[in-house]
Amino acid sequence: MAVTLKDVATLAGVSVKTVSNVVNGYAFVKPENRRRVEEALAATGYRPNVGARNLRRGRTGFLALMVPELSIPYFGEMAGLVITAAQRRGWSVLIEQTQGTRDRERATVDSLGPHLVDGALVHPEALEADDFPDAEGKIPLVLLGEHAVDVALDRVAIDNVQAAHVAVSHLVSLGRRRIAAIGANPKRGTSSLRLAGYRAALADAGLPSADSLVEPVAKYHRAEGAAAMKRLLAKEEPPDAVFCFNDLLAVGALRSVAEHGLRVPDDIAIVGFDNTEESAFSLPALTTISPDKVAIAEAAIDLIHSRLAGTESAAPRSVQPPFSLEIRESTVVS
Amino acid sequence: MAVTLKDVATLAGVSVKTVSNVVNGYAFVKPENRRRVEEALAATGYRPNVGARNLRRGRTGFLALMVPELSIPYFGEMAGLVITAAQRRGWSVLIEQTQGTRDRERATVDSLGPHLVDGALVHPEALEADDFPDAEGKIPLVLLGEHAVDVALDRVAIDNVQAAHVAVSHLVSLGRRRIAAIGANPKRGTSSLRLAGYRAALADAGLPSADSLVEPVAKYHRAEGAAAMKRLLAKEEPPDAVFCFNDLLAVGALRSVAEHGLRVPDDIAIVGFDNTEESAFSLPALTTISPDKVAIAEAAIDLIHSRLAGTESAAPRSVQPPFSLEIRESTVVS
DNA sequence: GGCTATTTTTACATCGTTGGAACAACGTTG
DNA sequence: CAACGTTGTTCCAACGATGTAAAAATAGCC
Repeated sequence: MAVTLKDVATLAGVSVKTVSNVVNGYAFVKPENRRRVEEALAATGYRPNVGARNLRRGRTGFLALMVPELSIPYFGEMAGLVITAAQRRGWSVLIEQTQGTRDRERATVDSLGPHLVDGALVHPEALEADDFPDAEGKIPLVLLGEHAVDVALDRVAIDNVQAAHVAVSHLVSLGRRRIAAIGANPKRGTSSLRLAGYRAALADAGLPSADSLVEPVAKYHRAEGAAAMKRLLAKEEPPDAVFCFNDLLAVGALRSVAEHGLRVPDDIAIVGFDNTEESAFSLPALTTISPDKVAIAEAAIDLIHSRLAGTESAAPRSVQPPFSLEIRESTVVS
Repeated sequence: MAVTLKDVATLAGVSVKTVSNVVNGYAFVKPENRRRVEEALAATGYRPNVGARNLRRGRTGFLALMVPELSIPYFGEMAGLVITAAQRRGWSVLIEQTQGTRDRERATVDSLGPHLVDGALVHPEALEADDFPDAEGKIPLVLLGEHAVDVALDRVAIDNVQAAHVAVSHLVSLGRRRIAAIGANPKRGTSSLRLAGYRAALADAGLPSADSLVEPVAKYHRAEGAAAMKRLLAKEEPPDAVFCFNDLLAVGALRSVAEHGLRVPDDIAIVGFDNTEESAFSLPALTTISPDKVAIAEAAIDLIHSRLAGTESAAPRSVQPPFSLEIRESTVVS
């Protein structure tokens, strides 16, 4: 059986509360007793029962992170950074996967009671505003990622419109004129910001906004990117550049271009989004939007932290970490 | 404040225990009362306090998964599958990252008390046998992945020696004669099984086992694979094939071969290991060993489950899920 | 109706911990 | 030396749930 405070107390010959006081660093404990307790602690290898402690304190020591799929590199990388950032604040992270379906996202957000976790970072894909439970008696939530959900919650995301604008403007500056987009998802709000940035950049460059060059996808997976690229290449006037809404789509696109016998960037330039590690090693390496992922993870954890520490109802805050354009071989010949 | 059993009981006009009985599906509850309780449950939106329940039951409802880094695709994919498998048994998964350092691995394994989690799946990289705490009073541990650690614990891993043998034999069957290996790590036991399989396959083919073609790496990252490949290409007699101990190394190797102006598979054939999603989309797509990841995840969860259900000390079991060789463009021209 | 047998409900203790109040020991002070 | 403020310790209740056992309600039978 596990060692409890009581066992330690018996061994040290003091009360349970005194041991508790030592464990929790309470100042007024006689040195003699402190020493005895510490010896007993060491001898027994005592470890606090987190559940019981939190039952008493009303905290759980856990945070939840909700993502569509961990197997998507961006989420794997983000999860890793979130875990690291949370650890510094003493939190362990619990990961929930939703596959990006609205039902499972709703079920997850719903189930996040204050008993289970102290707070949650949610990366919704299909969630609508009224899927969120009333803030009443709920734990702090932080929204991550691109989303146009109109709900009063803290959020952390780079400026997706601006980032997409930068990406597309880069293609424009290289002289590309028929610039396609892969990743729009008209049914969901998810990709609307990147799409808006894409359109704005075309408009700013005086290029026609050709909806025939906007390819929707069901999921942000490599295979979807490849399929979308195939459709673009089959058109009468194929594009001379493609802005993909994430790196996976771009990797898929690269493959379709190669299979079609064309060259990147000579025939078609490609820009991705996320700067996943993979994108630096693809052949050719991807030019991509690089969000400051460390900053995102830390900002999210900080928001939860201050929400728990601070007053009940401060206004929702929105943090926009920086991003940059990582220029690589898929747009510029090295 | 959160709703407790007491609140529900008051509303339904019965005792706390009766509500508990309804919640837990106890048979002998008068239909009338059951109905009233269920209405009260619905009306209040009651959710059990997991911490309190587990305090009483002596279970936590959590499993830990220890991996080096989530940003490594193999671990991201595995973590996703483990979470899914655990969910079916009612467990939430807590992820700990160690960066593959022995200190952090030891600290993590050490901290996994029975209060925090019911069991743990650990994927060690540098851990030695005596780093494991005595089984005494400990939670069930399951070892995952390649490891030669000699400790009496349940484990789940494909037959790494055999898998490596299959990979290398495939290269032999294509007529390759100077077959290199990237990923050996002499300091750690981690890669010794794959190395053994590689050597055995060479021996079986009657090829000399050339240690000069065995390239060690510090981490299983793309950049390390690229660097190792560069070293191989700089040799007087470069290899005509390379067996990489994971897909990331292989992806890195692909890049170095390309930068060196050689072609895959014409000049150099490459085989990876893990069949990460990325490997199907690299250019060229990687031939790779494909472990049955779903089977690994489920076997691991099942082991924990039966260990908790069963008698205290059954002999450690070892499960070897199947694997296959996925043949793609990096070894065979399509 | 009275008695037993069965079903249903309740009160109580308990899991391991911590907050708060009560209490004991202590050196100071008037 | 009695009263006092400090300091250190203990006792008790509580967090929310469930197991146990006893109490209550109901049914069945002579």
